[in-house]
Order: sequence, then C-alpha cells, then structure tokens
Amino acid sequence: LQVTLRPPPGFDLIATARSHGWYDLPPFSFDGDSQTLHRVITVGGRAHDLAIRAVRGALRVKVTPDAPAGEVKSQVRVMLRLDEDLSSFYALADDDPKIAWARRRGAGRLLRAPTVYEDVIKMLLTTNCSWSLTRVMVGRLVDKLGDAAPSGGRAFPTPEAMAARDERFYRDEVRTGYRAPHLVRIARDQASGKLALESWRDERDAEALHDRLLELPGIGPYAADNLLRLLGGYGYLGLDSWCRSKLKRLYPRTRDPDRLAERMYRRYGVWRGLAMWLDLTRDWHESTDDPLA
DNA sequence: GCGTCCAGGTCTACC
DNA sequence: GGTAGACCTGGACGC
Repeated sequence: LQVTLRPPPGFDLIATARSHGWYDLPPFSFDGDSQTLHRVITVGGRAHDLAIRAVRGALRVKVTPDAPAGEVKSQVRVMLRLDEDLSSFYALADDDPKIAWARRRGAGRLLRAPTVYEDVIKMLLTTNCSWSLTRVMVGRLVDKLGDAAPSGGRAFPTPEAMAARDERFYRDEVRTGYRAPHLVRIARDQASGKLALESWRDERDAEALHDRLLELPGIGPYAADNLLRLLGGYGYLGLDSWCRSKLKRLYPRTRDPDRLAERMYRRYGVWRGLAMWLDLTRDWHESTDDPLA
C-alpha cells in the first residue's frame, strides 16, 4: 500500500525527522542516503513497516503489509506533528538572528512516537546515562518484546507486553538498572487503565500536564520538560548535561548556562523551550552528517 | 587489563 | 526549600 499526505506549508521531512534523538532509536530509523524515515507501527495488533519520503511537496508513505490508510495517516500525522500550528513561534523567531533560520529550514516540529506511552518509556531511558546506553536499552527492549514486521524490524512493545514482565526481566535482560521498577509500574498502570497516557494529548493546560508528568516514577524535571514538548507545551527549558555543555560551547563567555538560558529565551514565553532547542541544534540542520553518529 | 569517571537525572532522607 | 548521597549501565580515558 502507498498513501500520500499533504503536509502544511513550509514543512520539511528531514528537519522534522532529525529534530532530536528519536530518529536514532528503534522503531525509528533514518536513511540519509535515500532521505527516508523508516518506522515500524502497530495497526490492528500487527506490525507494519513504513517508509516515509518527501516527493514534490507531498509525503509518500509505503506500508508493508497493507493496512487501513486512515489509520496509517493518522499515526504519521501524530509522529510528524503535521497539525501543529507554529506560526506564532515563527513570528517571534523572525526577529531573532539566532533562530530566524528555523522558518526557512522548516525546523520546529519535534518528532514523536505514535503513542504518549512510547515517548514516556523512551524519555525515562534517556535519564542519567549516555546516549549510546539509551540506544542499547531501547534496542534491547524493542528486540525482546516488540512484534516483528516483514522487514525483520520490530514495533515498540505495547503496555500489555511490557506489563507481563517483572522487574528482574528489565534488570537482567534489558539491563536498565535502577530504572527497572519504574518501567514495570508505568507499564502496569497504563495496561490496567489506572494511567491513561494517551488522553494527555488532549490536555491544554501545560502546567497541569507538567505536574502530572512529574508524578510518574522516574520522571523528574528534565524528563517532564522534554515530554511536555512532545505533548505540545514548550514553556520549560528541559536543561540537561548535553544542553549545558552545548550552551557553554555556543556562548563561551557564560559561567552559568542555566541563568543564561533563562534570560536569553525569556522573550519567547510559552515557546522558550522550543527556541532554546532550535538554537542548540542549529548545526544539526546545517550539515547532512548524522549529529548522533 | 583494571580502576575511575560520568553521561541528554531522580529520589529519599535529612537539615 | 535546599542539598548530599545512592543508584545501574557502558563507553571513554588514564595508567
């Protein structure tokens, strides 16, 4: 099956795919040579391969095996944020020499998973470790519990599949260390209905949502700020060791990157988290090299 | 080959 | 409300 989507004006697939590290974690992968974003999604309990390419202003999605086009389109729209309105952010950025490039480049849409659940689990696996360890932990989780697609790649595990395993499994086999009990609790609460993470996409009160994110086990300020971005709230900076070191590199005269960021992006108000992220990742969009290689 | 450090932090106990 | 210390893993680094 092949489906076609009409992206909004100015949309750029490459800038969206490589907007942050998610493209580097399965079930996403990005092929720089063919400029194709690959992804395994689950539709009707089965794993399907997607290959997403930009062709003459449209998005072409090859789906294997066939799946209902409407369901594929709706998952692609969520992942690529096709329905997000960034016009008021770009209006602010146009006056800022540091970030005015973003509109021209089509940057600003942050890639996300088709489910909030997947984003939460992955964000938890980025905490207190190197990016290479995040990649290893997510890879093992997907390999061991995800359903296989025709390509041999696997879908992200469902909450039910994850809930069926215990803490030992996440310690000894996925090797997530002290994060294991958090994974079990989030998976079981989501599978049982005690948590309803997918409904959080409809929450428009960013502060209330931020508070709820912080209540999740293993999710602290860094992870909550960044998850909120994936839910459409950009008012928090989500500073981590990578951001701080990049801020120091870009602005070597600063001694306190936290204060600098607080001051420098304040004018963006509810968009300040996005403004900072784009400022820090500008070089990712200026080169075809993989920034995470 | 071995020890140390720290990376896209969080939580608890204690002041 | 502020802070020290514990917590898994694996890659980088120095010796």
